[in-house]
Amino acid sequence: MNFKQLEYFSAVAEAGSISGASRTLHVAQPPVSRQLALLEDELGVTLFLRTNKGVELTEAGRCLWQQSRQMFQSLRTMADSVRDVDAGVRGQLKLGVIYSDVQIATSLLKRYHQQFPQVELYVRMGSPKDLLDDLERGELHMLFLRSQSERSYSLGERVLGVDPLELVMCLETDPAPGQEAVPIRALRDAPMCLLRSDDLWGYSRDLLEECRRAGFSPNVVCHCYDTPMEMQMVQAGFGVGFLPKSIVAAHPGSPVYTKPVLEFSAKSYPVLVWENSPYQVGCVTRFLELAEQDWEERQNRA
Amino acid sequence: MNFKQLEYFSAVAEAGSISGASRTLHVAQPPVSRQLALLEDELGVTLFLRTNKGVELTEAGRCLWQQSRQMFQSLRTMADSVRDVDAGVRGQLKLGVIYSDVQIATSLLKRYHQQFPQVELYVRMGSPKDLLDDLERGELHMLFLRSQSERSYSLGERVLGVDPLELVMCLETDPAPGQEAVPIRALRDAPMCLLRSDDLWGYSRDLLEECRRAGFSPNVVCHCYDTPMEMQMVQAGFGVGFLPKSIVAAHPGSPVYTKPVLEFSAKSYPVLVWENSPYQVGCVTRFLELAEQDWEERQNRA
DNA sequence: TATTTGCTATATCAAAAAAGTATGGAGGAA
DNA sequence: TTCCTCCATACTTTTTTGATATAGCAAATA
Repeated sequence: MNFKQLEYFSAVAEAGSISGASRTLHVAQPPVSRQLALLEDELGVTLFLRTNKGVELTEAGRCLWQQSRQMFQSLRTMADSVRDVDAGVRGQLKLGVIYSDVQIATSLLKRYHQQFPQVELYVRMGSPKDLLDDLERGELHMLFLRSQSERSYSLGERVLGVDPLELVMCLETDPAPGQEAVPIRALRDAPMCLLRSDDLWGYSRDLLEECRRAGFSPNVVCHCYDTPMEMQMVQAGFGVGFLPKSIVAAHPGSPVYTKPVLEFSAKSYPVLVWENSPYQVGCVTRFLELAEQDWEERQNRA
Repeated sequence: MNFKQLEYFSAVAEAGSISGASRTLHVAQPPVSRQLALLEDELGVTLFLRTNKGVELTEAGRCLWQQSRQMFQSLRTMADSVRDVDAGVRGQLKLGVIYSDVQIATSLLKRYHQQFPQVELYVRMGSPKDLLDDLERGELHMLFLRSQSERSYSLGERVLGVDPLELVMCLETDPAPGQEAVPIRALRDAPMCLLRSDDLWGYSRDLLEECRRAGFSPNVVCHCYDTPMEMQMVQAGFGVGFLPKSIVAAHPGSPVYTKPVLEFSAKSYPVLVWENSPYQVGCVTRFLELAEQDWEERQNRA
């Protein structure tokens, strides 16, 4: 059994005669006769009663006709959906988001979903390290991270915005109470809680460099493995911290607050990161295009 | 796109390599390569990433693989169900039953349904004439009727039993009160309600003949178009009737009752009737075989 | 009654498609 | 390096499919 035979069979069923079907199929009559006979032989079933003025479906033939129509329908659907998956219009997109960038991610995802509603979204939150592991294992397609200074050549990266580093403090540890900004020199001896310099946040080097330029090296009393913990330590009064402004701003209820530091310009860059292989999943490509477009529009507005 | 290409594609997806698939398919490797390429060309989609140690599905390929498995599954199902319909194990069986033979029909149908549970049953009740019309139009496959003396050669007929004709009466019109049977002579002047002699019940001729032999012709005061009406007229006291015994017995609450008539042997035969064409629907054949078997078993018990 | 017409089935030939064979390049493993 | 495996391509052979011609059959028509 093959598609040709089913196609011929359907044409005969619709035309009510073999010769009629051969005309609509634009082939001669004998081939249709033969393919039909082959199909009947293979099934071991008579599909048509041959009369002198055409053919007539048997019960078995009617059964086959019904089902073959569904078959051709699902065949068309299949081809279309495969093309859609290839084009990135349909499929699955698995994303990882760091705790701090949920806002950026959801707003971009909302726009993406409006444009590609047929793509199933899978999203998880996690630390940069966890997410990068999942990306490497192929369990995630893309990540919302912060740009890292040591970039792997196997990863693609696209900047989504700029997030200035600011000083994080609570009332108890504020080095310049009542002032809008803190001069960097005021931090010379201030105890600090910083992110472990594993470079997953990308600004450790810049931070140390700026302190060095100001003539001191920071007095780190606690190395934190993640930003929530750093905020908790700052809140507990262990010292001040340095974090991207928007991360602290994303916790509006917290007693911890930030201030810009004068003569200090280290920044964190929210980025999209993906596995940079020669083959790229269609919806990843589409998502990157959308991110590009979104970026350009925001640049134009600014 | 054709089955061969999908088959090769699936084999490659399962084997993870083209050469591996060619071995399981028992063909050389180049044909598999080529059919795959043709499929990709037609879909306009890359289905596999070629690596140095085999091939790997793309997202689009994964999509096609999922769906092609379903496709092959439904293909097998399709072939099986077509064969089943041909064998009469599956399909539709449309039956007509006259008012009086519901009992016979349902008991036979119950047995049939146990043996062929996948056949959808359609049943309707009606007068012999209505049912025969539907049979002719092809809207019914078989009928439960009474044997008619004028048989059409385009109809097949199989006797299901014997039903003696008896006298139908109510207390008011009983010609032999207190007796178990009625001598036929007692009916010489009795007013009678009889079925219209259109021969759809097959016993009109026999009935008249038996009366003639007894030396009279019946005094028919009312011609009825159907058996329920005849019973109603008898019940209303218009006269006595003649009906197959089991038809009256099927109305246990009725004040009307029957008695055998002495020296009277006209009978009615419950029969199965079907369109006798060279092509016979599979489940009709199976049903007839079952009816035959049922008949034989009843003969052996008796 | 004979003829024409419209249908299907079969035989035979021609064309197209698919499989087989041989071979080359590319990337790891010994 | 050399070997091995895998995929792709060029070319030949086999198989399948389609086209043409023709026969049989039944019904409509002359």
